[in-house]
Amino acid sequence: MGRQITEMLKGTLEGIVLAILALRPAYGYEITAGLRERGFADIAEGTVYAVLVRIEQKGLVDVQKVPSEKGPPRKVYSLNVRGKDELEEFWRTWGFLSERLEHLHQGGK
Amino acid sequence: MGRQITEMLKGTLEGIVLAILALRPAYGYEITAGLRERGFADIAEGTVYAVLVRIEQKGLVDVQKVPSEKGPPRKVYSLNVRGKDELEEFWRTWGFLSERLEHLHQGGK
DNA sequence: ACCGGTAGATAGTAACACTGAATAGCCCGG
DNA sequence: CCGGGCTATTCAGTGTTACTATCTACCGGT
Repeated sequence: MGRQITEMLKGTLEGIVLAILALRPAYGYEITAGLRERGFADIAEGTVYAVLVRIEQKGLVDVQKVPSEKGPPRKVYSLNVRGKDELEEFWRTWGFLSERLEHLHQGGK
Repeated sequence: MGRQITEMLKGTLEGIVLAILALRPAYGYEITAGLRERGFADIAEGTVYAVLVRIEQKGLVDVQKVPSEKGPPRKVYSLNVRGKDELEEFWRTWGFLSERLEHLHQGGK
């Protein structure tokens, strides 16, 4: 899309993935598809997997390997308690930033 | 504040500074003060100067050195045409992301 | 002579998303 | 039976960004 959205996604993409996982557990390929459905059309697959590795290492998700009918086994990620806390914190931080930017957009001071 | 807001500011801080400059020309120290007034209490001065160097190199601002009554000379930045275009693009990108996140926050799919 | 407020610059670090490619399993058509 | 296409994951290398910490510089007051 452009370098602006790329930079904006830093700090939000992880939250977006957590929010998707909050709806229901999912595996990487599925999450990528979900992102495309939700308008994030050009987020590379590799990027999503990198996020998943990160949130797993942070202990925000539980992981379960599930055999697939078609293709290699899936790694199904589900949000755990720490992940839910992190997601709440994400929404708070987003709200903070969003509110201040809204002010700036409408007339500044 | 926390690492979350730090990461979210990547990609938005530059836009925020451009938005402040759109209100009226300003110099670094003044911009930092403006950020604090607007709730961005813990953005380091060094960070702001780095942004200013960047937007100057990108050619988004015009710069004028003005002697100060108190202290070393000020570098006054004013948004030029390219800067205004960039700012508009920033608001578009922000709107895009903001809208999608709003959807996710309210019920997801 | 010193300190606090004003004003700007910079080197080094860590986090993050992207690119591009590799690997691997499975199914179907020719 | 074999090669292309879909599913699914992984990884090395790159560039951008904000933060920390520190340094320089000018001025006024004590």
